[in-house]
Amino acid sequence: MPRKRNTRRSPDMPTLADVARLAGVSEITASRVVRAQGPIADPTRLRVLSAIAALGYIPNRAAGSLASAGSTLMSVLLPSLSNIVFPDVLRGIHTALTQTAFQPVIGVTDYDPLIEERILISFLSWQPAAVILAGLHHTPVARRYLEQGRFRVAELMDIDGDPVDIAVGMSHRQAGYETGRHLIQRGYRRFGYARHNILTDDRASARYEGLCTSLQEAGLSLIAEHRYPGPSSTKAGRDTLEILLSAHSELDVVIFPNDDMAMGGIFHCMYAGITVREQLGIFGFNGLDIGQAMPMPLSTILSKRFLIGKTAAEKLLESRERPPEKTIINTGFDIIEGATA
Amino acid sequence: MPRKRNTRRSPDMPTLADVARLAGVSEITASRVVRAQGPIADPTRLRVLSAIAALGYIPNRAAGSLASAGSTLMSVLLPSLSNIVFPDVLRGIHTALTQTAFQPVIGVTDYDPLIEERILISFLSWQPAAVILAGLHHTPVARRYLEQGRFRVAELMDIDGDPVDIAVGMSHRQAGYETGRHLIQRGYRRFGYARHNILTDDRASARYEGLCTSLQEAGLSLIAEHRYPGPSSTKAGRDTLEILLSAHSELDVVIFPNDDMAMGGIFHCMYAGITVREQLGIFGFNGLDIGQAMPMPLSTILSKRFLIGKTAAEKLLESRERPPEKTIINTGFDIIEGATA
DNA sequence: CTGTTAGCGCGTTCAT
DNA sequence: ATGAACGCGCTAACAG
Repeated sequence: MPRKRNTRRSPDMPTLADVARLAGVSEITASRVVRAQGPIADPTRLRVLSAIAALGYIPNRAAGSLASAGSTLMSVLLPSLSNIVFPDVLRGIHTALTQTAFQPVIGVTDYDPLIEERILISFLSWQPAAVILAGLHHTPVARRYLEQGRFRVAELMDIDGDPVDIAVGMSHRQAGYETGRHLIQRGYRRFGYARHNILTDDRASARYEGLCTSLQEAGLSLIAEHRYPGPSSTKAGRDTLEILLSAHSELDVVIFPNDDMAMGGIFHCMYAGITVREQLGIFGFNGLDIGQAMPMPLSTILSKRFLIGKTAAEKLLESRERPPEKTIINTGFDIIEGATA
Repeated sequence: MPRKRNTRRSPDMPTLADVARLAGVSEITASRVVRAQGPIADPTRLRVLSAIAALGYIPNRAAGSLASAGSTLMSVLLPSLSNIVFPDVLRGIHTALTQTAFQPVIGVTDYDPLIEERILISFLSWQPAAVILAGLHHTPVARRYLEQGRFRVAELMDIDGDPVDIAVGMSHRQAGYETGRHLIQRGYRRFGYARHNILTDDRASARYEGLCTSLQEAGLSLIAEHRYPGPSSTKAGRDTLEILLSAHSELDVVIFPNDDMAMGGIFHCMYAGITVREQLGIFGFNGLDIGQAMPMPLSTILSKRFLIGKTAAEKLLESRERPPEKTIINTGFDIIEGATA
């Protein structure tokens, strides 16, 4: 006895069979029209298209996915959405995916590799066409899934390491190094460093290490650093600078892990009557618009977040199969001289 | 002759049948264990779980979706990711969905109802359990799909209107109105208004109208307004204030559509040597952290973005079926007195 | 250029 | 507490 139609769906949601019937063609022909694939005679296509319009047909992607063992989803795993960096990356991804059939599915890992692993596995159950992650460090389990899967993989932000498939980003180590060189050249000698408590922000750590290296090479070292006991924020930057200066008034420049915190540093200087650049240099990272809109533009490094996201998504779409050799794309960075250091 | 196994999948991606075979149970029993549904004897469950672990089994959600005519996806359609407001909403949604089986799928509409309609239709092909959108204005076609669909719907940010199912947000009209009342009470009389070119930002328009109403009631009106010929940004705010003041130096307060632009206004004042609050009041909207971390905290209205997203997602999960009557949740707003107006 | 056939992997239904 | 059978809606493969 025929089972009754699944009760959970709308009573008369049309299927491809309905479209085919109305258009007087076979299902597969209708399917080909929907997917714009294969050769279809113009009159046939038009009949199918008008049947689709007449019925208000919406394809069922679950069925399509199942039949074709693939989907048009792109899994995107980001550490955070509070840090504007990642929405920027996401915008880039979105821009590349607009006008394609692909859709991003977002997961947020809170900078935790174990959460990343968990979300990755759950995303893989949708048979994504590609996976985008931040950074090159993943759990061994995650790394294994990434390597064995039949999907493209892009690892974003960082390029200092060995990617699974594609890496798009910049060398944060080098950015930190160049920061040090730049500030030394500008005459600064007594360096302070502000940090936050996101210990798994590998990029921030890499920049820190790069900076230390350049200081060492110049016979210098960090005089002081303070790790704010909370996540990055403008207020964190402001409070951290106050603490640093109260113990080390001799500092002539303080480097922040990002522009948000650096802005906080500037606000502290405004509050405390410290002349920025002359009395104290302030240096950030990211090159956010707001920092550049200040009367004294923030001295910082421009990271190309949008470009990273866009490039990665474009690259992933180039070929459905993972090529034999890995790709590393360096989007580079620019030092913004600014007026604060 | 049996067709060969789909060539696109990994050579030996285990299926539920493999798990069942290894555990010595039927597929449906294994399925019940995977979904933690129905009564299963403890020893049976353990055997299945260890088979899952041994094989590294990952469920195929496309198949599950197809069989059950439903998915664990939640479609989220946001106007923008550049405006920090929406990442904040997204964080709220994410927070509510963590520890549930649901996953958000993000689409970005660029404040364009037609793009919203297009993305909505494409999302519906995944049979989402719920759809989240911004605002109450959609195309007639989109509205029809939303009303007829077998999924929950939440419309966020605004509550001035008639929702399809659930609305979570605040009254922007009232926020604009209260802004006017507040500033009048503080003694301001000569009002200027800065705008941006996102004409379909209905919330900004509603605040503008509310403000005008309160001015009218006090026998006042806007002396000047300027629409910046580009999207909202800090620089847009800075440039807009400069233009406003060059033509209307008599203004004693300028209201901005958001904190980003208001910060730009403050930067212009810093640059031009204008004493904020005494010579010119500056008022924003959103209550971003950065504005509150300034030496003179920005006077603004705190919108509760995170709460809106979280509340909406939680509400959507309460029942899979759309209840007979609509729900409107007012998350309210707070006036932050600040030091700039 | 179009059609026939045969599943994709899972969950619902109903039976035991 | 567990299982058998069927089909969800679509597309790959091959034939014509």
